[in-house]
This record gives sequence, C-alpha cells and structure tokens, in this order.
Amino acid sequence: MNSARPTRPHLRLFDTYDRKIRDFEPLHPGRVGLYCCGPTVYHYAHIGNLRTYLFEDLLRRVLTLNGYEVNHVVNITDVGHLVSDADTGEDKMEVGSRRTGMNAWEMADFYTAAFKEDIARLNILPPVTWCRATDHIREQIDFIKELDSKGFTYITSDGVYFDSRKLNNYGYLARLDVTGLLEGARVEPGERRFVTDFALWKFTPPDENRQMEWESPWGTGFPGWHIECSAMAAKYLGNFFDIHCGGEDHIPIHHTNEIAQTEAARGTRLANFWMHGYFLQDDNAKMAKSKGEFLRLTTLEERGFDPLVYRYLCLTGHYRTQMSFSWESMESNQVALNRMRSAAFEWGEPGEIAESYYQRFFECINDDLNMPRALAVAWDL
RNA sequence: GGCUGGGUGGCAGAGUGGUCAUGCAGCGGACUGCAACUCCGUUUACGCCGGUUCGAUUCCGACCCCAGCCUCCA
Repeated sequence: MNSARPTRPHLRLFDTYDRKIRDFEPLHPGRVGLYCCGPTVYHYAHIGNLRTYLFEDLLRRVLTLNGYEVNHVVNITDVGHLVSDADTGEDKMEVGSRRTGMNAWEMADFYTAAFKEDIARLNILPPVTWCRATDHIREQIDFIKELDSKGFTYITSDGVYFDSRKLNNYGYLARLDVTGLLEGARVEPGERRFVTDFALWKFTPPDENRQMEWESPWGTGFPGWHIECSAMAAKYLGNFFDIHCGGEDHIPIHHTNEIAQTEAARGTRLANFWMHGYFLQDDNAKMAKSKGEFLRLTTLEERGFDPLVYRYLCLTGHYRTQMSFSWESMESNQVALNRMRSAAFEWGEPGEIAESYYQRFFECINDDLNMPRALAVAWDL
C-alpha cells in the first residue's frame, strides 16, 4: 500500500495576521511550537469556550498527522484578568472568590480541575505543557522590566501601562483603526495616555485587601492579563514560534497586546501563524458567563447527550465561521454520530480503508482544516 | 457612532462563474411476520436592488439584517 501512496497535499492554514491562507512551514524542521490561550479559572467553561479548544485539538491532530512533533502549550489564567475597564476594573478571580466562597487559590484549583475534566470528556488531548500565570510572576516582572528599560511603559496612580503609541504598527493584527477607536470610544482613557494603552502591572488599591498580590519594583500588586502570555510563551516556546491560537474575541485586544509586548521587548514577531476559533451562537442567549446562566458540557449530558456529539457537531462546521447551537442540531448530530460509529465499525482496520478516500480526506483537512468536507468524504465512503 | 466579518433549502453547514456538498428531518420505495435498524430514490436554496458577463448563489456597488470588537467574554 505504501508503494502506491500518492503525495500528500501540503498543509495550508489561514493566518489571521496576513488574512490569507498560506503554506505551513515549521520554523524548525519536524517540530511545531503551538501556544493556545487557555481558560481564566474563575468559573466553569461554557460550550462556546469549549468549541475553541476543540478547534485547537483538531489543529494539533492534523499537524501530528502531517508528521510534526507538536509542542503544545496552554496557559491557565489564574490572576490579572480584569472584569471591568482597565482603569477601575476588578480581577475576575477576586470577584469569583466572593461568588463561590472559596479563596482565590482554592477556586483556581477547583475550576482548573473542572476544565481538565471537560476537555478529557471531549477527547481533547491535554497539552504537553500547562502553565499557570501565578507560577510565572517572576518572568512577568522581568518582562515588564525589559519594556520599562526600552521606554515602552509609564506609571499612573493605579499601575504600570504600556505606551501603545510607541509602536508604529500597533493593532495591525486586528487592522485597528485608531482614529475610529478614538471617535467611537465609549470609555474615556482616564489616566491612560491613549485608549489602546493597557496595564502591565496593577497596584493593589490602598483601600482593598487582595488575596493575590506580589512585590514588584513599582509597588505591590498583580500582573495585567496580557503579559502572562508573552512571558510564558517566550519561556516555553521561544520569542518567535510557529502558531498562536485563541478565540476570535482575542484578535483586537489580547493578541494585539501580546504582539505589542513581545515586539517591543524582544524585537521579534511573536508567532508565524495566528489562528482563531470563531464563536458559537446560541439562539436564546449570548454565550457569555457574565449573564449568569450558560451552557456547560454537563448541561448537555443532563439532557442525555454524549459529550462527543458536541465534538461531532463542532466538526460539521468550519472553525473559521460562527456556528449556531440548538438542541435540534444536537439531536440531529446524535443520530449522525451513531450511524457514523456503526459504519466505522464495519470498515475494520484503518489500513483497509481505500487509499483514494484517505487521500481525499487528507486533501480536505490539509486545506485549512476543512472538516465539513472531510466528513462528507467519510460519509461517501 | 467607528472598525472587522458574515447572510445558502425545515434545521445545521460546505462549496462554486455554467454538472452533486454532506448530515438530520420530510416524502416515495426495498427489506422485515409487525416494528426498529439498514438500503435505494427524492422535494425545498443561495437576504434585497442594480451592474459586469453568453451566463452569477459565486465578481462589483448600494441597501437591509446578523455577529464580533471598541466595555468582561473562547
């Protein structure tokens, strides 16, 4: 069979930075560095969050199938993710702590464990490396020191900020129109010098007792949200690595700021490819935790669905388009998955699958992970 | 208000300048003692209005609507 195997099509992936599909070439032969933004562990994951991890798992498996060894890194954000605007916002962890009655550290462990259970039930491979923000405070402070020494920071009464106007290409990833942002801004920059400036380090407010705080050269406090990813990605994958993933909502702010930090401090691009998973749309309510009620994997199971039906559902749509969620489509895909499973049983060993089908399947997945078409090939078989 | 991206048949969701996505549902058959499972066949589509073209769902422009970001979100 190997002798007759045709040449596999080259892997092509969409890069948000260039806004186009490009041939994927690893920076180092045979190896791929993959950094995926992980959960902020102040609450359970909702199924929309999970769609992004499903997409990243698909990417990882396709890279592996193409013969690459994937160094997959996922962070756990357990500090610094602010719940309100950058001037006065609280840390989500502190708010979550009040809601649950757990202290911030216990709560972080609790929701981290819950997250790992969720992805296990979805058959998502765990990353090679998990990294927690609170385990890397030193690295983050060092990173801010670098930015400081290169003149990219300034200090206000509540923290250390990144001066985004010092970079001439700030916002390119999201094609940010800074003039438009100024005109449309509904929030005043406050002490920040410019609307797109963001916090690197926040001081513990004088009248507040924080559960999580550390000493720094600038004062007692905690790191901003974005700096953890720049610092940890550099530590585990180097300053410039292959692929950086996250949800589509990360494009305008989080990833834009990560890029700014790394380019300013290290003088290199952060990632060769930027890939983003798109949102799951709920018919009834916005898929957001801030509303209080949201769909979890457990909710699906309570309705009698195998978690893998949700995985299958996500595979029927392209990762780069928003997808609608409904119980009707869950029912539909429950049936489809059951039939697919019994058919797969009849196929026998993978090696017996006709090479032509495998080739067609490969062409689909290597074409920017086109699983919907790949599934059509599978049904054809 | 600014920026970014979308609108495909009952539902979900691919794709293409002129032949089929695919799955679920529906309809008609086959099989079965009946049913279920399975199999075969099959109906319904490209937001709206113009333009380009021999021909547009596919390209261009206006409009309407939706989503994302600008304010927490994957």
